[in-house]
Amino acid sequence: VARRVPSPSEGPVRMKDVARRARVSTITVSRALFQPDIVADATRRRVLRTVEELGYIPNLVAGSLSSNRTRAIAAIIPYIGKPVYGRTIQAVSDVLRANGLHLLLGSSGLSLTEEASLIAAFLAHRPEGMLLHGRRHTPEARQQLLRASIPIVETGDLSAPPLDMVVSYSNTVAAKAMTDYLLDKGYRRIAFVSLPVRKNDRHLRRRRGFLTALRERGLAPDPRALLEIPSGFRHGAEALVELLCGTYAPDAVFFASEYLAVGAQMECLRRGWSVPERVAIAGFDDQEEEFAAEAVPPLTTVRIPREEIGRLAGQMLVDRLAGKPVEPRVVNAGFEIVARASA
Amino acid sequence: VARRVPSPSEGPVRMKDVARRARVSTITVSRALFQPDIVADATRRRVLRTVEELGYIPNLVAGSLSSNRTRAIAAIIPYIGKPVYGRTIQAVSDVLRANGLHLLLGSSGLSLTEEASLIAAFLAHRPEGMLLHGRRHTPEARQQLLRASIPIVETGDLSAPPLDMVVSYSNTVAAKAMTDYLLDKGYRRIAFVSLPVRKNDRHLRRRRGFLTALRERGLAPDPRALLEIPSGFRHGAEALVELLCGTYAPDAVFFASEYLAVGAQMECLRRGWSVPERVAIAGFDDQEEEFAAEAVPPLTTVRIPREEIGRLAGQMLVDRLAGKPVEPRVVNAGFEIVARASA
DNA sequence: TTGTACGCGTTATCAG
DNA sequence: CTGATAACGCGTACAA
Repeated sequence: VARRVPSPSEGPVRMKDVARRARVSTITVSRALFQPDIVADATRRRVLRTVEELGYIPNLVAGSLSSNRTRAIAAIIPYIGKPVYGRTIQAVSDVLRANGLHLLLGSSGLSLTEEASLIAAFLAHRPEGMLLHGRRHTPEARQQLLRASIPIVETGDLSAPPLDMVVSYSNTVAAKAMTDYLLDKGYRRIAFVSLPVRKNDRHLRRRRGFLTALRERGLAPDPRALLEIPSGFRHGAEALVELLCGTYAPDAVFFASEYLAVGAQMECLRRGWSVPERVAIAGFDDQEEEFAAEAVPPLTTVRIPREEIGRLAGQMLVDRLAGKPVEPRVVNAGFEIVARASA
Repeated sequence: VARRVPSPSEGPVRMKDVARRARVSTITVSRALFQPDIVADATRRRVLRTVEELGYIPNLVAGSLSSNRTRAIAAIIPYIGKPVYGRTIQAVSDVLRANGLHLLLGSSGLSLTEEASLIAAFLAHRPEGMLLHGRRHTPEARQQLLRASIPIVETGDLSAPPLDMVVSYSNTVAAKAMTDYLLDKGYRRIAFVSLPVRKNDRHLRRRRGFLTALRERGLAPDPRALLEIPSGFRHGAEALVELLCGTYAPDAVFFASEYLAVGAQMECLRRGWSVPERVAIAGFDDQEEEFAAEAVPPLTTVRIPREEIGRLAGQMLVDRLAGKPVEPRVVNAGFEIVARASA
């Protein structure tokens, strides 16, 4: 029983239509498009001309079902609009595109349950690989991911063994390096300002790095030197005032995010506090390429190679899909202490 | 009855496996999952329990082929990592997600041919709707889009009739409004700094708005007052110095992008030039929520409701897919002159 | 070099 | 409320 009454002139063009018009079989059309080498020159030209004439666009849905290859990679990041994640995904997207793969993108808002829900939804599309930000996932999500037996790349931190592959940097090591830098510069009363560490793994690890650096030098961390604040320029500014007007009176403040640091710098400009004389300021991560570099004064910060992380992550997926062995499965993209005028 | 306990080596679970185990047909499994209302309580519970047990994840590729519904929306934006686009796409993503749709995302880098190539590639996935940034597309792309007969939303500018639907703001009107604001404030020697207008339609339209405002007041635009520079804080800073040290000596500078304006402000801080006394500075678009607000001094700028644009665009696609009539097809999301201290 | 037969996993249709 | 059957449009395997 016919489901539809398709008239030849209506609806989307199918491979069958091209085949009929070019007087070949559908498989020849398929080959002319995707394995042109194995089709005779004249045939290929005739088929491709017909494809042009009819404006045929292959149906990847049908092709995927048949070949069991979807050419799709799923990615889930916390926020699409934040440059930290967006820049990484842009690089991933570029690598995938160059390799004929397409990007299915979703955002979790840093919620593990939302991530799990998205993972299930995306797996229904049968992606050939998956990219996740962060190392924490619900048990259900983990199980579904492993069961899918597709290559998976996690990003965000190097601290735990990966589901499959990881490309990232170590928040702890990077924060320790910055603290060492400040200590080497002679600062001794260093405060550390982060987002609430209970809710933010990365900031927790950065704080750990900070504390480790202090301990290694025999410096006891003062509770007054550890602040947890909400996100935003304004809160960075307020935190700085609170610290400088408080009893701890630090000579340097290490902010676990660049936005907070720049907010603090703006406050210094408003109040006429000189940086780094009155207080040195250091940040973490270049959210925008020129953001820290053009601040007044230019901000000393930890640069995380976001684009490089995305490129590596994308390439690892691509290589695995090509059957190449990918070693190591844990890739450290590193970081860089960018010493500028603020500290 | 044979009980099969799935082991990872047995490959993906199919609907058939669930059906066998639950002693129903595949169609009943399908209904239990997607039309639970029309299945008997006991049956539905039994099926869903089996789904859980086997960790079954429906195959949307097969479902799409059969039902001719992919649940996918394709979107192409210039850059994923830039907040202007990222914030819009985040909002789109949220709306789609809430409606069971998935996002296929690509970036064109502002190249029309790359956009056209991506459009063709994405159409192969048979998306149910398409979202494009910008109003210019190659003839081939236009033809393929129209032939696909799917709802299309364009964003970026309101100037031309849309392929299908548009949600945006008017660059010309917004820039004119800001210029009027500056004129009302008493500034008369206003310079306009943009990216190269040949390569950037939006900046071209903003400049038109600027010039229109001047003309309406009988002011003749001075060629020295129109600068075109590359992107980046640094170039905004250099442009400001060039203008103030040149022969035109403006009393106000309107930058066609916020980044340029903030770069100029930073230069003023470095040189000790007071804003707005020495020179007033105005920007265009809040790229980051707090960016302009926390600058020193706070930046007067045009706010474009990026999230709202994304929400509206997503909702228009959703409504059309639901068969609802969407009127009007041209939606003006408007803008807001945010008057702060810099001008 | 090209073609035939079949199956991919699901849903639409219609019968029970 | 449930099921048998036939598509959906293409690629794989094998044949010619």
